[in-house]
Amino acid sequence: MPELPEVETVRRGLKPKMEGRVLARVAVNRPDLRFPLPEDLADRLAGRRIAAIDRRAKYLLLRLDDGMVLMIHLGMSGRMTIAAAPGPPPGPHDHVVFETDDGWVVTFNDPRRFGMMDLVSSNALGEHPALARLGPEPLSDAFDADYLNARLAGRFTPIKAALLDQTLVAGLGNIYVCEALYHARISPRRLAASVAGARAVRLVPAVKQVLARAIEAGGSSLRDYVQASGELGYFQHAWAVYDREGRACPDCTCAPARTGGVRRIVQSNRSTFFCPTRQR
DNA sequence: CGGCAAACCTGCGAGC
DNA sequence: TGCTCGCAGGTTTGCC
Repeated sequence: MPELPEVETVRRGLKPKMEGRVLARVAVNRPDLRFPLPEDLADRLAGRRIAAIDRRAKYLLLRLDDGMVLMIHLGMSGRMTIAAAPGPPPGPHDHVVFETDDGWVVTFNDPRRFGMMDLVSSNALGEHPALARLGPEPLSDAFDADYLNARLAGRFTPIKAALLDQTLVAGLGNIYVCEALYHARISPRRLAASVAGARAVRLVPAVKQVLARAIEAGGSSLRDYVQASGELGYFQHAWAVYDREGRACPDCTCAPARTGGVRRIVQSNRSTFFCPTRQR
């Protein structure tokens, strides 16, 4: 489920266990993720202290004490789990296992292997192909109505597709785009250019609120930062429209039996959920 | 250039 | 029960 809020929740879960700690050992069980892992990754990480754990869009950034940064993307199915050493025996999709000097085992598990890791120099981080073209963080002040208006102007693609464009705004995925458009009462089919103006003014806070609430929900589910499962970043969340085809949207006063409720359509080969009554 | 479909890989639930 | 099909939260590539 990793979109921006999930990655941020993972970051917050890893932080107290990994930040400031030394990686006592690292095991690479499967080097062929979306891209091949860097050569000798385990050796290059072992003995390094983690100075800080940051996030950019959907990328985790583990800043090391030798000036390198370990970039981690969770892809579609990537997860991080925490357990006390020695930890469980590695399962079939536990591709990389990190162990800290104070006895925590952090496991990167990714069945579909769409995830990636790369090790790059801190001063070249911004030029990394995965990061170089990213748009602003949606929760930053740089993402405002003026910016959005300028970027949507003249674009003849549905607003749904525009918001999934990571060069426009970085970190939104399929779920939160659906949810943000719902809260802003904008049809996902509306052309981006026609969102400029009053709709863009509504859309910016809708995006920020949807993300902020999801992060809050993730944080509250991680009260002690290690759940029974040890799994980070996954939490119960009640979507307004996502995966709710045919059901009443939470704010709709009309009967779903008559309107059909939340509708599912396919845009750019991906499911979009929306309420045709509220979203125009 | 812009926009869309397909590809990458595996697991899961629905339906037969 | 067991099989096949469709679908899944991301990103890149290539085609029109």
